[in-house]
Amino acid sequence: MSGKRSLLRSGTTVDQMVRAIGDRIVTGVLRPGEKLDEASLAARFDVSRTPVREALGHLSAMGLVERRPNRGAIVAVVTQEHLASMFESMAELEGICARFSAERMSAGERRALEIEHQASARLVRLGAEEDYEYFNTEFHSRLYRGAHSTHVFELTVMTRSRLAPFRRAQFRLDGRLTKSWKEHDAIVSAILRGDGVAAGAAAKDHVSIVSEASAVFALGEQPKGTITTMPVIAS
Amino acid sequence: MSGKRSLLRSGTTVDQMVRAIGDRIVTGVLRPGEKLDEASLAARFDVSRTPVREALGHLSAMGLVERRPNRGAIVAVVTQEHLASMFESMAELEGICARFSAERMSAGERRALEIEHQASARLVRLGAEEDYEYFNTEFHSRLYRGAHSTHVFELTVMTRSRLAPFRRAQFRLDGRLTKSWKEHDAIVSAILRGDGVAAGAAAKDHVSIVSEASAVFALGEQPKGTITTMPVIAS
DNA sequence: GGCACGGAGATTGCATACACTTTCTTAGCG
DNA sequence: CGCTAAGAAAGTGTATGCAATCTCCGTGCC
Repeated sequence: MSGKRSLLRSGTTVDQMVRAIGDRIVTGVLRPGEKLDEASLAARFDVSRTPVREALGHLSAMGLVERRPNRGAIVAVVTQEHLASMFESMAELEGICARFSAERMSAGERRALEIEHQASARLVRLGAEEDYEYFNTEFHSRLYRGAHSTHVFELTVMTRSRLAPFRRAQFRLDGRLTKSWKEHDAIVSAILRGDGVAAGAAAKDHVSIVSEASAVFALGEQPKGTITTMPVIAS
Repeated sequence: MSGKRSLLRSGTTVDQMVRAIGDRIVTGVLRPGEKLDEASLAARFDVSRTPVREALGHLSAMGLVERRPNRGAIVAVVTQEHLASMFESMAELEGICARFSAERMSAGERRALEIEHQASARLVRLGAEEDYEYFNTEFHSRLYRGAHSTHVFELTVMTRSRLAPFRRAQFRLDGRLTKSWKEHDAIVSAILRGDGVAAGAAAKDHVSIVSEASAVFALGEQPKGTITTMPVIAS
């Protein structure tokens, strides 16, 4: 289909493959349990099997695909237990980030956080889910960076990306947007007054709430059933 | 040198490479910043470049090596900040594991933890560092498993393995063995009485103490200087 | 009728070959 | 004498080919 490369962003071929395949998994085009045949993928993207293999290795390390020796790769199948433990971890990690942020953010970082957060209030009033989602992602990223701990940052980002496939829907529900903003507000004010414990607790609760909503929805079971593509969650 | 394969444990060739190269990094044979030339490694282990490349990919994902596009791979250079953040993360993660363990361990797990912990007291009296180290590792692993959270388990094990190269020395110092056991004791008793918060705090402190001792030692700087091979820490 | 065995097809794993990028060297110029 | 630039050498990135393994289906035996 897509003839040449360079439809995708630049970078080495394997990076493009990682993004391409990863996106398809995250967006649900490739569904859990689906077989990932090297030759087919190579043909599909018009490259040889070598970069495909390497990309599958990366994706396997990211936890998006599962590799059985001599038996090929499949899109990672996530059990309900594992999913729950990932959300749980996410809550803990966000709690840590918020706590550290409260203790360590520079004056500039605090100001930026506050300003952006207040600006997003307008989006809530307008009910602009898409735009709010963008701010939401940025908001959480600020917390991760604000923790000033590279390894915590890595763990958190990694976990978030592994959860991405399941952070859909549950959005556009009742007043989720407003609730989300209020929860953010509690985190922000705790950070601004330097109360690490309160910030951590608020962030943990915030994620936990999202988790429950998502988890209930995400998979009644592990059906071949369609996971329809829906907008990403407003955590 | 080593003629055929199968000098190492079985598994695919790339797994052997991952173990072989990883061990050399962890044990300090390959030092931080050292160039990892694919051709040389391939010749050294008598395989082609393909599995070497894949192994380097895995090691890169594990954080043991660093890969620059078109510029080869080097043994990961860890800055003092990054090292500190890893120890910090480790403390948080162990705290989480201990807290969860206190809340979730089965009766059998609690019993086993208690028994093994008491048994290790004998090793402390004898001053058997090597044997105590084994029990110590097992003790911590019990905490990780006892959390009953696969993802927390993964994050913790991953972080521990990345810290492995730096968890040497600081051992055989004064009464570290005794102190370690007492700290373990605080964790165990908190878990046994189901006090998650206390268990978490105790575990966090325990790791933090180790961290400080190790960090001070680990690298005065990032010198080409020898990181002599020494026994692993008694965390 | 069910189960074990065996062979063909398909697919992964590894090796080799080629192309492109980087880097070191060296020659030319200011 | 120093600096720039061109070219060669080294090394990574990708493609292709071959060997080994697994899957699957059909046949024979119990």
